[in-house]
Amino acid sequence: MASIDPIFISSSLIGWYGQHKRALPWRETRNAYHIWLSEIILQQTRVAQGLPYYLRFVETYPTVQELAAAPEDEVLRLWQGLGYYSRARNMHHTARQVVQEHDGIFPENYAELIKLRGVGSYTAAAIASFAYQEQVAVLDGNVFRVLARVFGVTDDIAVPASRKVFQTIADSLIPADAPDTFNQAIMEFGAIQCTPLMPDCLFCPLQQVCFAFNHGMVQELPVKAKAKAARPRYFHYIVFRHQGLYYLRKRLPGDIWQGLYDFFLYESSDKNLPISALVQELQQSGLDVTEEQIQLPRKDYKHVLSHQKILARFYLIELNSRLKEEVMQETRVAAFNPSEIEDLPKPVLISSYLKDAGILVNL
DNA sequence: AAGTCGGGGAT
DNA sequence: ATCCCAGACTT
Repeated sequence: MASIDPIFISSSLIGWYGQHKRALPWRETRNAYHIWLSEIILQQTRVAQGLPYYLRFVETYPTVQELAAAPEDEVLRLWQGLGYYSRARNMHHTARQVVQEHDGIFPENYAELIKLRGVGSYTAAAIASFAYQEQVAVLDGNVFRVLARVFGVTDDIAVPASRKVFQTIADSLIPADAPDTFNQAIMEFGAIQCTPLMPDCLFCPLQQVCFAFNHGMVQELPVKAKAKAARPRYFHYIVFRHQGLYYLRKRLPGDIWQGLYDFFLYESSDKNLPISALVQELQQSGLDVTEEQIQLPRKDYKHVLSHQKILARFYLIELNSRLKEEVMQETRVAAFNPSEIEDLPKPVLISSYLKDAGILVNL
């Protein structure tokens, strides 16, 4: 398996990279803060999706001190739409830690970088190699795929134990004189040439040595266990409105969208919930609501996440008076005008509703 | 080792 | 529909 000359592989990838690499802003800097920012943003995120966020974050927070000084809601708002919001919270935490405990200087090697919250093995290797030219091989989805195909590795890449097989190969390939370029090259190669579907084997510089190509196994590699089906959830959002104010609440730990804002929520185990049953549930929550007050939803919203598919309905309730303080405490909602709502970090589902309902003009 | 955490783009 | 993306963290 490891009978292929590692120099041929690495030099081929680096040569290919010189010809095909995209011009990306985080490749033009050795600023560890900017490189760290880009790597957090790009976790499980395509370059095309992450790029505008990177530009926004660098512009809004040019230094780690400015990110550290920002309120969490503001950071989450800037992150809105990128998903996996723990990345933003961890990033914010790490910015504050770097400022307070490291005098604003990022750690300069893999062993120290990986101690930072939100920085795992991939990100530590990426920063260490890109910012400091440390010889540590990155392992991401692209690298798994390239190595599985070229070396014919059949271990399931979804299983954590398979990692060491790939790490051993990657470590054998990364050259001491260009660890950063090699890491960039193999990831870019996976993203552009050795793609999941329809890789461009015809013009591949590794065609002659590629196990998958020579054994007709390009479609079979890498091996990856299928994800289990997403579980359905049924959300019934109650949108209380009174004199142009809307009642929203910040989501708590233990579920999706922690730290983001949505409305009072009743979740049912069944897809369909009669309006009478919904009213009963609301009354049990201490909300003095009648069926007549409720404006029925105009449409259903389907919102698909990796492990959940959410069916959401939004019921607007025009209140005759403000929600009582006691009820607000109990339901943890607070009143906001549209301008304030615009500035709150919200799940895409909520933003979609706010736009459809004409509550927010912007997205 | 398995489960959880988003959203979007390509096919 | 299905796959997967410059993964990390918790249980």
